[in-house]
Parts: sequence; C-alpha cells; structure tokens
Amino acid sequence: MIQNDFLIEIQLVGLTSRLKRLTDNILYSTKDFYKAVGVDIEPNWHLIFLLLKKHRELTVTEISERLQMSHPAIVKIIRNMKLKDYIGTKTDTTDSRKQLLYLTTKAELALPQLEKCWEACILTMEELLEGNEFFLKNLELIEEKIGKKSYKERTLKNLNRL
Amino acid sequence: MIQNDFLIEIQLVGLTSRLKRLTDNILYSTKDFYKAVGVDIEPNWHLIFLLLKKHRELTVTEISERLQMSHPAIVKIIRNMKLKDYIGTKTDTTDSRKQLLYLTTKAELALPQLEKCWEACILTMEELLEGNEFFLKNLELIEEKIGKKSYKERTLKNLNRL
DNA sequence: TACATTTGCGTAACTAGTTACGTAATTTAT
DNA sequence: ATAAATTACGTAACTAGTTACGCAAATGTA
Repeated sequence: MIQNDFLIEIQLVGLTSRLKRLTDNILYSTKDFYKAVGVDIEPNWHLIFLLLKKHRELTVTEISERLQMSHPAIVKIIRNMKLKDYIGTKTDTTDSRKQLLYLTTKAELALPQLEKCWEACILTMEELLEGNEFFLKNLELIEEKIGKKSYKERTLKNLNRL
Repeated sequence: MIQNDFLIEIQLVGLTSRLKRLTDNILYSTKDFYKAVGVDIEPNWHLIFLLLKKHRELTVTEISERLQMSHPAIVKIIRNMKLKDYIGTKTDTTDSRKQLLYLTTKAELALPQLEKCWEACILTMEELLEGNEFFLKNLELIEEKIGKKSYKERTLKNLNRL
C-alpha cells in the first residue's frame, strides 16, 4: 500500500492525475530499460516500427490516423528516427505532397533485438495485469465513452446541471 | 467500438500507449473545458490548489513528495501560477533555503468557481466509470506492483528469462 | 571549529504531446 | 480552364513531464 499518497486520498478527484502519473512512470521506466539494455531508441518509436514492419510504406497522415495522434507528433518522432537512420523517406510519385516512410536496413537488422525487448515488455504488462483480467475491457469501455462524447462536452454539461 | 485502431488491434502491446493516449486526451480536453468556461488555469494546477487550500503553506519539496512528482516539475508549475498571481511565496524564517508557498487572495476568491468546475469533472469521471466499479481498485493494484518493483526491473528480468 | 555531507530548489536540456498557422500540391466545382 | 476548397505535412509556440547539474544553506562529524 502506498503511504501518504494525496492522489489516492482524494479518490475520484485524483484519478486522472494517477493515470497520468502511471503512464509517465512507465514511459520513463521504459527509457531506462532501453538504456540499460543498450538499445538506442525511444519508447514512442515502438509502434512506428510495428506499423512500418507490417505495411512496408506509410505516410505521415496514415500513421497519425492509425495511432490516433496529431500529425505534428508523428512528424517529430519521424525526424528523430531519421536522424538515427532507422527510417527513410521518399516522395510519392503520383502525389508529391506525400512522404512515404519505410524502415531502413539498419532498422531491419535491429528488429530481432528490439522484438525481444518488446516481448519482455509484454511479459511485464501481463505481470501487472495479473488478477486484473478486466482492465483492458474496462479501458476499452472508457475509450468508447470518451470517443462518443468528449470529456470536455460531458464536463460542460455536468457543470450546467450543478 | 473504435474502428481500425491499431493500438487495440495489437492488444497488450498497445496498452501503455492507450493509457497515454487516454490521459493526453483527458488533459487537453480539460484545457478545452477551462477555456470554454473562461477559467484561466491549467489542469495541473488543480492539485496544487487543493493541497495549499488544505495545508495553507507548503514548500516545493513537500508538494513534490505528496504528489509524487519531481521537484523541477513543481517548480515549473509554481512559476506559472505565480505569474498569474495565484500563488505567493515567502522564505522560511528558520531555514532560508525553503520557499513557503501559499494561495493569494486572488486564488481564494477564485476558489468557489474553480471548485464548481472540479465538481463537474468528478461527475464526468463517475460517468466514465459507470459499469466499471473496479477500475480504481485495479489501478491501485497496478500502482502497488510498480511501486514494489519498477517496470524497468521487471522488464529486465523478463528479458533475461527469454 | 573546520570540513564533509545532505537538503532545498533553481536551471538546462531533453522527450512528448497538443493547437494554430502556413504553404504547396491536388482535387473539386463552376 | 480557372478559381476555390481540401489535403499533406512542416514549423512555431505552448504545456508537461523527466534526468542531470549546480549552488547555497543547514546539518553532521572529526
């Protein structure tokens, strides 16, 4: 049991901050893990690797849609992956606005080691979810609700009812 | 049901990213909400307000411990709150390293309106957790596990077992 | 009392996301 | 065929967190 934790003490009020704290914790712990293993990638490169492995070539917009993140976020990630030579780009021949992204040979060669790391990450998630079988389903429920009507809209409506 | 969501498709692999996506979504939606209501504060000021309302005076270190965040994070938040004149500081008389933080009159006057906003936020969380009564308990379980042994340590051990 | 250690907090540099804006290429509409 | 609207993506400026480092004040120790 965590002692003296204000966020737990204040219950529902602290829930969003606890979620943020947890995800931040995992984020920086993952960085730490990569560093310890001597792998020179950032946590948020993981899904880009997976997407490009599966689809060979994707544009910035396609990736941002599939990950449901803003396109500038993807642009930033891609820039760093390019700097480390994990990603290459070429302009689409039929639409010169589009940048086709693909994994470089360096990336392909690194994949086996990376995939082992990611497997270890999955094992950790399984550990953390042990006795928590509904967590994923519960999360999906929340995602669905928020997808249908945003947190902001809901809160505005709730405020007007007070 | 969310369509074509790569993060859901890949199951456990996408879980941490989904949690991050959810907390980011709530974060920016909360900003949006404050803006819509015409309240000039940031989401992460909320807990500082609550702590200082409860304890009158706290130091940077005390706040960072209670929220379990790094002290530079608190320093940054406080700086912005000071710029908007919601927080005042005075140097501790017995230990001149310590900065005592307190809510200004402007903050005290703003509190009633803010508290109404936060009440609306709680109602929203209740909505989102409807049919999800175990979510909080489940979250606490994960926090406990990660508190005992970090995500990094767990993953390193899992990697060695592969 | 002098010196080493610890504590408090501030800054710098970094990743990580957002919204807002701009521009060029493509598509649509008139 | 030309003008308008849309799309793709890049940049800027912002909040939000971290780790690493530095310095001065306080504390512990010889």
